[in-house]
Amino acid sequence: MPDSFDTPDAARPPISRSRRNTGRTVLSDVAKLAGVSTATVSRVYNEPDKVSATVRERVEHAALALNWFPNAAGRALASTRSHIAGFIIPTLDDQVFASQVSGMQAAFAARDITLVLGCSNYDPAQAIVQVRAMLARGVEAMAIVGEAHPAELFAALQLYRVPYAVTYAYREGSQHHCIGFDNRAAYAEITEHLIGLGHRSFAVCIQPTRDNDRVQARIAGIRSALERHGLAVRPEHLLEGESTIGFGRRCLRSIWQSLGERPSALICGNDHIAFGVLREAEELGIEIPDELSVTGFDDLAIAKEIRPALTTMRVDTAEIGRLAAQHLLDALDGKRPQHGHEVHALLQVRQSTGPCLR
Amino acid sequence: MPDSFDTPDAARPPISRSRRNTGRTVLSDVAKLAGVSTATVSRVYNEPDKVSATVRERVEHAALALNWFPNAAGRALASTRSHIAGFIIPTLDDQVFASQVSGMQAAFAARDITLVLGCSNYDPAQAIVQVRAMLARGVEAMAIVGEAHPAELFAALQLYRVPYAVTYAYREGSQHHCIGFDNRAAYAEITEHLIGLGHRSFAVCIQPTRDNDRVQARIAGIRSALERHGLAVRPEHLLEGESTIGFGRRCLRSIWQSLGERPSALICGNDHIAFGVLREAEELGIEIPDELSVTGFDDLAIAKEIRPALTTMRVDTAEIGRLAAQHLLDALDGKRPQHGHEVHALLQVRQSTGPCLR
DNA sequence: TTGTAGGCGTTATCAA
DNA sequence: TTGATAACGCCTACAA
Repeated sequence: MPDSFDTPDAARPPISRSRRNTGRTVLSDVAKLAGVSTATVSRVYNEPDKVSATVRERVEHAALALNWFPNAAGRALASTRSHIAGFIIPTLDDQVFASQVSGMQAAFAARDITLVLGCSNYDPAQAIVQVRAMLARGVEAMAIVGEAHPAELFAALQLYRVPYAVTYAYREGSQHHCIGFDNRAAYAEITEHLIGLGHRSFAVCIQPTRDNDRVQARIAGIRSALERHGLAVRPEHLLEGESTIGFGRRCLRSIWQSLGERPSALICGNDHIAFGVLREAEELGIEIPDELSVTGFDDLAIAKEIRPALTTMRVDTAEIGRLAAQHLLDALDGKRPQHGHEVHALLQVRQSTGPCLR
Repeated sequence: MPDSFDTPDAARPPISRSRRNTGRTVLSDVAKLAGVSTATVSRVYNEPDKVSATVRERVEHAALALNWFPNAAGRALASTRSHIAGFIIPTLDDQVFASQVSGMQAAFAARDITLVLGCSNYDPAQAIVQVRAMLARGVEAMAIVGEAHPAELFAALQLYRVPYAVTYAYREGSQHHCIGFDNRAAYAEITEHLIGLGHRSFAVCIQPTRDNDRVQARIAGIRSALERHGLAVRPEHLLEGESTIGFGRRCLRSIWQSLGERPSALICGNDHIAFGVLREAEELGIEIPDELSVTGFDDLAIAKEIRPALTTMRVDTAEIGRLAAQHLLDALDGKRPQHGHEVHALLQVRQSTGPCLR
């Protein structure tokens, strides 16, 4: 500064008034040791090509010697890029979601983005809290399982211009970018499979429909397929409950004990429930599939091992996670926004379903 | 400032040279709208008691009106607290680890700490990379599954004074704070159970021992129990492989086909492997447990449902996650460092084990 | 290719 | 109880 008089600042003693000093090694220490400016050190890690080989080497050497690495908070603040993405799932206690996380995390990690997880426990209110927390963390992109969430949630994402994707569910005409499979079509396919075997009387044991678009779509798929053939599920044969073996057992018992016509086919919301049904059938002496055909969903590893082997559907959930990450990375790269990506659920016909012998 | 002359700063035109301006709502906007200083706004969210009720209300109102919430990066930088904890697990594709994450995440969330996950895929090199990434993120605490990691990994944690805990494995005399169960004792107990049933010839089908202290401890537990009774596992009866149904099947086939004495008891590294063994036994016409006793580990939901029901051990993995989080929170609160916390694996004796009929 | 310096959004120190 | 202001660690527009 060319001014001939001291500025007030310069007039003060060189010891600054209050220095917090965290004691950790920072970028400027590396710059000093390497004999370069802080800008150069930064470039070595962010735009390596713009630095000459010799200088780069000197800096890397200094960083190694001081055991320094860039601080993420400082980086995020200065660059307004957090290198964080978020994923909100109902729970980790279901393999179906855990593997989506797994696939997504790997894909993001390859691009140096940290995936932060939020579990909503199937509660819309918790989902909103999680989204807010992620926005506070400055997530650059978000994924969320399913689309049955408060409008407020998606509004917040749009307000802050965070690209997002809905996973696991895929629906034509959805407002959102979906990466998943068509739950409705999948259950319509299961239903058609059974109808094709001659079944006319159906029961359904499925997860709670509340706040769950996937489950609602599945039931809609069953109903639409039945309708096409002039059929329907009787109210007392549509049971909702937790996705456990125990629920499956209770379902079959109550269906078998109730008065009125017994179904010849039972569609389950997933393999766990179906396992329960098969086990209970064994104890009640119900022949599978001759007396009752049973279907699951997810194709867990044991599905093809149990006796009778379970007819079910397989979805590549890890692939869904990977594709969702890719979709979001493309969005971050400013690429054209595809509407989404549909993967397909594959029917695995095994021993638990057979012709209706009525 | 009481100086009578303009400082150089004030002399400059009011338009600063380069203003980046991210366009987002920031704390100072709230301060302006509420008619208070930035310090006061900060206090409202960090030390609410130090702010009068009226002012607090005005600030909260302004924040709501502007839809503002604190930016995590700025917060982390200024406070040198990231509100982030890290957890490194081998993989999410194993329920045993996923539920630890689940329990830990819930416990941390209650204290407003975000849990960041890292998957090592059972690779020590990846584990180190993950730890470095977490240190860069400024994790305040860390957990990691098992203690078979490069010394360098723990050294880094200590160098940066990050409190950490080892989960899933608990070992007397460990250098680290462990929250888990004693793998060695658990498998010794399984072995004693079988010895008590009269078995003298054992086979073991277990996960790869490489870089895996839990598996190594399990084998050590088996050996020590056998030794106490003057017994041992023959090398050709100790098989290592992936934890899948397929591996279990291959194991039994190869053991049954090989020459020499057949074992009367088969100890598996987990329930998946055991399921495979049971299935293959069914196909080979081997009577369980009369011809062969089989044990698993984990007590998956289906373990008690399959026929014969599987003798196995149950560990509350979600509880391990919760306890580990609590341990780390205590450390952050400066509480006395307990050495760790042992939970116990519980033997579930069912139909797949029985007296040796040789 | 390298350096200078201001700013990213918040908290913490000190003074009022 | 409240306000003014200097950090926190890094990035980046601009100048050299």
